[in-house]
Amino acid sequence: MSHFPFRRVQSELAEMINSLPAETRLPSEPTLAKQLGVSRATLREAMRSFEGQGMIRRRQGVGTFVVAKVPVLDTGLEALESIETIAQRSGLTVRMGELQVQQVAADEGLAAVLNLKVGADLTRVARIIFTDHRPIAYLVDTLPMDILAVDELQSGFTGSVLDLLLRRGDPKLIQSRTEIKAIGATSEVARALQIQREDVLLQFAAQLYSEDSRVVDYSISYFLPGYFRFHVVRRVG
Amino acid sequence: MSHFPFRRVQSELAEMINSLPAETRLPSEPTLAKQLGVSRATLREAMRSFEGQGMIRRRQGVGTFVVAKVPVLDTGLEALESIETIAQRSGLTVRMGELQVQQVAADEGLAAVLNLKVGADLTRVARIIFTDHRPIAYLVDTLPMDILAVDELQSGFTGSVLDLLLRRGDPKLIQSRTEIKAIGATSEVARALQIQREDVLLQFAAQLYSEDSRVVDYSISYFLPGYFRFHVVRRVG
DNA sequence: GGGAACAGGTTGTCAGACAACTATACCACT
DNA sequence: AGTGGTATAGTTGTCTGACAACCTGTTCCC
Repeated sequence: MSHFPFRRVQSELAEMINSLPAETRLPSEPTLAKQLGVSRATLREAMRSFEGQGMIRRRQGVGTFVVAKVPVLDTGLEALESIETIAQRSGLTVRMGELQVQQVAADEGLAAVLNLKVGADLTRVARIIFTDHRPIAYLVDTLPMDILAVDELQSGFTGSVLDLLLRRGDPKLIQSRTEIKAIGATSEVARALQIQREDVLLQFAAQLYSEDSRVVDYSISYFLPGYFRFHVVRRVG
Repeated sequence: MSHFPFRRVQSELAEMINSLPAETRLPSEPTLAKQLGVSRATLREAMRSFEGQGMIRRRQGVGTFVVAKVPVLDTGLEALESIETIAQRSGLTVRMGELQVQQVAADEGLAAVLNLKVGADLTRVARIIFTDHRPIAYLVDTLPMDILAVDELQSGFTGSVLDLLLRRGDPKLIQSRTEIKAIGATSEVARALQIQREDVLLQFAAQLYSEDSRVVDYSISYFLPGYFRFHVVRRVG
């Protein structure tokens, strides 16, 4: 995470905005900038990004007002980022639930997506993402043991397998191929997300590729509707 | 729409960014600001909003780069193509159901996404896509009347609004921005797709942009699970 | 060949000034 | 007393200029 003042201000300001009721008028820009310890120009850059996300409404001569309170993660899908990173950028406070880490043997399905032999040793990492004590996403990563061993997760692991791999830089990641589905929740997922079986979920199933084209992670993410907005730009041929 | 320089620069810059290949390095901020006729500070505010959307990657001392935002998809989401083409690509023989064409007045929601005044005249085109006598997708396009008039659809229309616009070439289409959701079917959609209310559906809500940055079509597509596979390639920043 | 220093160029931030806009207070008129 | 017009204070929107921090490429020295 960058050390620039902008990043700090962006997240502090997002927290402030999210903590205020709709229609609250924020302090003036010069006042806010002083309070947050940055120049007004840097503050304005942060304001622009929140304005673009629909979190605030700004009126010249009047002031800046908090818009809506629906906490939503809004992101394009083109850049590969962890949900935690996206949440932080959006100023949404999320909390990792307790990790469930297991060693499993690859069945046919997992063997196929990870290009391994049936029976190969895998590390399976599952976790829930909460906001306001409410589970909003359930993430399950399954990786070859040589990429990530079970005991590797005991030392200060922060919860995001993708962030860990990106930070580690070995193997170097290049892209993921993500399949998008709408599903009804299975019992495992329903239990994790505290919803009913067959409730509607958006599911991403992603194969994460390293630079030498190896599949290093098979990640299934389940998202509760209303908390995430994902978009893609599609071009005319 | 505001008359502030920021808004103009934001849209001009977005066009520029969208027209460039991935990894292209943009001109320096001072150069760009001069070219676009604004101060560097205003340019930076626009840059911030694009950075937040994942459209650009900025590196201090290096420059600003276009992020690959064209998802290279197996099933046609990379390129803007009609659902009919995508269905064929997926190996499905599909049939168009009967068109439902109406003239409607823009409510606040439609006025907002189409950048029109509330009450503006719109053409609404709804149709179902069948395979093996089974409805598998329900598509609703809503367009400004001057883009597509109701009586324009009587002469040899094939069923796909997008194909019609592409073939016609006026206005010239450039891209769509598509938001992806999992929803439970509303009664209208459930009726069209012959499923239960609240059954799981994948929904794409797309704003279709012409070359001059006008939203020329708002298209909502509902997909029954199991008949389509949509992929997106997400790249490491 | 490798490392250090330097130059040139870029983004990141700051400070200050002024333009454009809005809300409120005050005054004059009916 | 009520209404309309104007002035003032305060706000966001934009511009300008300067400097910090960072990055890349080149040159020089060991």
